[in-house]
Amino acid sequence: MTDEVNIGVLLFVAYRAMENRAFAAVAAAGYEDITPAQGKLLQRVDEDGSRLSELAESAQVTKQTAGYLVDQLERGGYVERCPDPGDARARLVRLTGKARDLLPIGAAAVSEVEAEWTSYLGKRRMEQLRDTLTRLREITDPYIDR
Amino acid sequence: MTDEVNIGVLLFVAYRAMENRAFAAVAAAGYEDITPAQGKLLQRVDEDGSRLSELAESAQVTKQTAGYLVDQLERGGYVERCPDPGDARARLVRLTGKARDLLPIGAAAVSEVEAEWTSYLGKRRMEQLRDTLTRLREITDPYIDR
DNA sequence: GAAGGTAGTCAGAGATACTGACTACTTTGG
DNA sequence: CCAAAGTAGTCAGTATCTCTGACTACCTTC
Repeated sequence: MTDEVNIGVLLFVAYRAMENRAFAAVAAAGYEDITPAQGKLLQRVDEDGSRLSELAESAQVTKQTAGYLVDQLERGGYVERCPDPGDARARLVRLTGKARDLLPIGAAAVSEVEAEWTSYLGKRRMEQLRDTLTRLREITDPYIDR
Repeated sequence: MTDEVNIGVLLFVAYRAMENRAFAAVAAAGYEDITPAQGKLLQRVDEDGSRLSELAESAQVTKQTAGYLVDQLERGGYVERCPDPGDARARLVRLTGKARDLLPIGAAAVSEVEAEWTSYLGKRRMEQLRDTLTRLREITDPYIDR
């Protein structure tokens, strides 16, 4: 675990910086009741609605955890649960207008941070970084989908 | 927050893969009572002992949280608290023999994962990755120290 | 239409992290 | 030398996130 500068730590530091900026931007825009875990789930809700199990698998949490987070998002008015017309066991989690206002704010913050990184590293290095991480994902991500 | 393949997500996926492997190795070696948060703190304990406040700052948690985690590590026999000879307000958190056995196991797992990544990406790309992340750290890490 | 699988919830628990208030000790400035 | 201010750490209380296990309701298949 210790290794002069463990590459895991380096990955984490950059990741955390990105996440902090995105959440700060969302909070600054007045959406202060969104927590990181809720945000992660919210990003994964499909345009046409998602099932709880899909969200759970995609976010790599249990159905119970996903249900808990969706409860909170529902209370905050970011999603609603509708019956799934095709399967009476399931319910579809759908984005509300409030969520559709919020998501671009986070996305803009991410783009801003990426632009800063590109400016610091240079365009070529930034592209290499993205490319390398994308390749790495092939052997590190059990859920290549989104 | 959404951006085809957000670089934050890519960073996180690789980081999580590394962390999971390290903790799996530690647990497989029989240290099953160590949690990720405890592990993060444990890695930061200095050879000569660390103060709680130092650990808290380094791990970016409050003193209270650090104290709680050190309590658990102490109960598990991984660290001990001794009086600080230089300052009677403080106490030094020191690694025990058990922790000194454990830490190399985690480090070995990290090295193994790095070797796999190098083999998959090629030596040149792996070095570029480390180098780029190290540069990035200069603008993303408020605590460049360890 | 019975058997087994899938979607989701309920109940209970533990880990992680926070804020605020406090004690004990050290350092500093008059 | 001592009062004021600062630092180290703890205690109490709370919120968040996540889990396991057990359950109901519904669907699919033979």
